[in-house]
Amino acid sequence: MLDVRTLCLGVLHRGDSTGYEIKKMFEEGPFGHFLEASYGSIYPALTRLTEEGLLSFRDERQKGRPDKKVYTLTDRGRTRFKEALLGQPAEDKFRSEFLFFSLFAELLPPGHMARLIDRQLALIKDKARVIEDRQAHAKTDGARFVSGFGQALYHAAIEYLENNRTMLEQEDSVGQLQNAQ
Amino acid sequence: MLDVRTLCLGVLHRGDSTGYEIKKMFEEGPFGHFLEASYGSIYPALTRLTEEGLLSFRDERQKGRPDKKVYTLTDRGRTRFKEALLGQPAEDKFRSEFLFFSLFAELLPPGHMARLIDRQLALIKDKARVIEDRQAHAKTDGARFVSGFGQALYHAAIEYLENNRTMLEQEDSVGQLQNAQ
DNA sequence: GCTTCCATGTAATAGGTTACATGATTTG
DNA sequence: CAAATCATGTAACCTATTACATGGAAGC
Repeated sequence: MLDVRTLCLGVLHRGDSTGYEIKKMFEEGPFGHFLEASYGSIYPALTRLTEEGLLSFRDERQKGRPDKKVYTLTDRGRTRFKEALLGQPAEDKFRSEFLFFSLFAELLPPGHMARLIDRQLALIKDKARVIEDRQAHAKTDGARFVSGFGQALYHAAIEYLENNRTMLEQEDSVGQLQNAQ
Repeated sequence: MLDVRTLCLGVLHRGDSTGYEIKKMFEEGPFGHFLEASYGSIYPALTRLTEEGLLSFRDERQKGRPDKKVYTLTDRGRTRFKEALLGQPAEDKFRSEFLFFSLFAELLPPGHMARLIDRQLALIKDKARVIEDRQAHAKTDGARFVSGFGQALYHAAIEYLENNRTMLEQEDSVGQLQNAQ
């Protein structure tokens, strides 16, 4: 339901920004880990929103850096965004190829599943660290709520993986013994 | 990385199935809640996999029900699937418009956020119930691990929402007082 | 010297979703 | 009587990802 254009309106509601910075917000910023958007979708979105009169922009020159276009919400853009917030959010979607692989753990060569779990844990712990940083800087209750939610889920995932990984690893005890040397 | 065709190979690795049943497995079955596929992608995938010699099928007539095509993995299909499992799973993706709305809770009309949270809780509790059923019937360690993981995350989400919802609701105390009557 | 960061943008492609078409039967 | 279930399939559409193009500066 929320397309990239609406997401951009939301980002810009929190303050002026460039296309490049918007992308960063979906990677590590306040929108990180629960939404995504690529440059290939953000830049065209900003252009079209400007054509529709929902955004305006100013060019900013920088020393030693490329020029940037700083976008601002217009009054109409602000109104449009609030209208979008009156609709219902789409259901959450979670896609995990890791869990798919887990279902077929017994088909994998010895030790492979253990490596996948190690990688999975590393990825999640990394995200958990980023989000902890974010929570420290959160300015609004909304931002605190969202990063707190992320933390709660990540910690639950880490705990589960660490406590239950043997369920998937026991089949390849050979590989494990080798690793233990 | 895993396209619908590979997912179908995986489903059929656990036993013969029809396109219709495969879709159900992504809704409530063992693949539910962490992968998705629509009829519009499953049926063409099965056709193409058959053309490639990775699947075969038999027609089954039923009384009072439409005929169905029951697909089976061929040896080559089985091999191909195991090869696919040697690659790396893509990173997990989580998309939540609910969290996006939460970030802008203070822009919503009084009581609206409370309703969104109620709905969110209802949705998650529903999924948690489905998954508990599934765990009871899980035959393999992989299946138990996956449904256990789902349960752990859902319970963490429910707990967090119930314990922290006031962070988002306190702004519209008027709406809350009205609801309390 | 190589890689990464900053910064914007386009074009081709691929992939899947949505909607449509059909129809008998069971359930509410 | 209406709606949901079972069952397969097609076609139009859309959206977004990927890769490409460009280029200076700073860090390793």
